[in-house]
This record gives sequence, C-alpha cells and structure tokens, in this order.
Amino acid sequence: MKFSTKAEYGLKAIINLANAYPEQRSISEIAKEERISVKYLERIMGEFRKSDLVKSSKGKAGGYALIRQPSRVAVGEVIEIVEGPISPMKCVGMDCAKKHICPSGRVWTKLGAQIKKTLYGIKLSELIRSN
Amino acid sequence: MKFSTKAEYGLKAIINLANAYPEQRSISEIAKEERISVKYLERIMGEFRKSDLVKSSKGKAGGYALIRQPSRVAVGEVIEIVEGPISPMKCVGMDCAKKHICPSGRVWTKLGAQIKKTLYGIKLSELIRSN
DNA sequence: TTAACCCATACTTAATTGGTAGGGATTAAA
DNA sequence: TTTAATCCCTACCAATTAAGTATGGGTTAA
Repeated sequence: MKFSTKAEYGLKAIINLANAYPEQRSISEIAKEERISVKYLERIMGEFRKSDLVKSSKGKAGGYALIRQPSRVAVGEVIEIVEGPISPMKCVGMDCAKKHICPSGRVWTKLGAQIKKTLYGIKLSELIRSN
Repeated sequence: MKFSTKAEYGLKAIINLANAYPEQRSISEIAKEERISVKYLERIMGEFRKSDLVKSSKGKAGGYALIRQPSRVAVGEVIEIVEGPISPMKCVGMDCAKKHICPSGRVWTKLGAQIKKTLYGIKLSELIRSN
C-alpha cells in the first residue's frame, strides 16, 4: 500500500508552485530544487495542465503557474490527477454480485472514505512557507 | 494506491476463520468458499501462522483456526502481516536529511497515522455474521 | 498404508513503475 | 532573423513487483 513516486514528485512540484503563486516557474527550476528528472517532471506537469490545475506559457522565459489560490487547492485533488481515483482496493466501486454482503468490502469502503477525507482536508496553503 | 489481492485474500480467509471460531477449517474449504487458489492461500496462511495469528493442525482432518477471539483481532494487524508495515510513501519513517522541513512528508505522515487508526479500529467481530 | 492435509522453495508470467530518447512547436531576446 | 530556452508529444525501455504455479516433501488420523 504505497503511493507512487509520481504522486510524491507531483505534490512536491505543486507545493513549489504554490510557494511562487501567482508567479510562474520553469520546469528546470522546479526539477533542480526538488531533485526530479526534467523529462519525467515534464510529463507530470502535462497531466496537471490538462486537468486545469496549472497553466503554462510557451517559449523562452516560459513556465508553469498555479491557477487557483493555494488555499483553494486540496492535496487530494493533486494526487488524484496523477494516480487516478483514490480507492484502496480494485473491487471497490466496481460491480460485484456480493457487494452488499461482502465483509472485506466494508473495510475498503470505509478506509477509502477516510483517506479521501484526510487528503481533501489538507490545502496547499498549509504546506507552503509563508503560510 | 492500492492494497494487493494478497491483502484482500488474506482478510477474507481470516474473516472466514473468525466465523468458525474457535473451530478449525481446512485450506480447501476456505479456498472454495472465498474463490482463492488453494496453493496461493497455503502460502498466505503460512504467513499468518508464523505471526501467531492462526494455529494449524497437520494430517488428515487437519486445518487452521484463529488463535484469539475475533473481537481481539484488528484488521490492521491482519493486513500488516501480509503487506508489511502500513505507510503510504517509501520515504516515511526513513532517514532523510530534510525530514523536519519536508512539506510533502507531513502529508504522508498524517495520512499514514490516519490509515492505521482506521484499520486498527476495525475488529474482526464487526465483520462476522453472528454479530 | 493411504489419503488428506500442512509446509517450503523455486520458478514463471504479466503488469506496473519509473523513467529515457528524440524530436517538434513556440516565443522572447540578441 | 536567428538563436536559445522553453513547453509539448509519443514511443520506447529496464527493473521491480504482483500474482500465482509447480514440485515435492513431511505429518497424521482414519
């Protein structure tokens, strides 16, 4: 039961942008500070852009910026963009004949709700320097 | 962010045994009811036995039984036996130079504690039929 | 003695993770 | 107008993990 490094890198990059908000930063700046491969970070930022969490400007002196205020962005949102919907077991949310009587399913449902609650309760504003 | 099927199968098997407590059941009975491969379940049960969660008796008419009362066994315990210690990110709990100032680390620490709290709060007695 | 069980280890196959390679498109500045 | 720094896209690849199989042995009640 682990989140991937993609979630870790993505979160770090977004926190980095939150610290600069509303200014933009380039991939290479972020990659250097957070010790992430430039190429890999490019791909991750692409996912954030497609989800309208960040905006990009092309060309020389281009870069990425957070679109919303850090206090309006939940950690859960960031993670679900790179990892897909949060749910601790494959079968949860899926079609299962014994769904209503499956005892272990009750565990995963309860846990999934708890994880979401925790991650959506943390906002980027709580994780940046200036607060 | 998923638990493995090993955790799912393991939990199902242990719930199955909890329903029979304090009686024993054979691997093949459990495997059939829970739709798990006999060979795979054998291995999983071996881990539970080594952790003194279940006891086994060999020979014809042998089988496995839960050692403790279902109300004294937490789901978290079952899962940690097959999946190892619960922690949502590799770096958590490890040596990191920037541990005390790592903003994303705070997320994983908080989340890990929350997950443990949830899973250790659920006891097998809450998941069995008779209750 | 034999059948039903537990026990151990090695192997296999498929999917996922965690990237890299190579290029193209865009734009500010020299 | 050229150059250089940036964003953007797709394909590829290697290592690890997940999920199970195969094989064979040991134990014990009937």
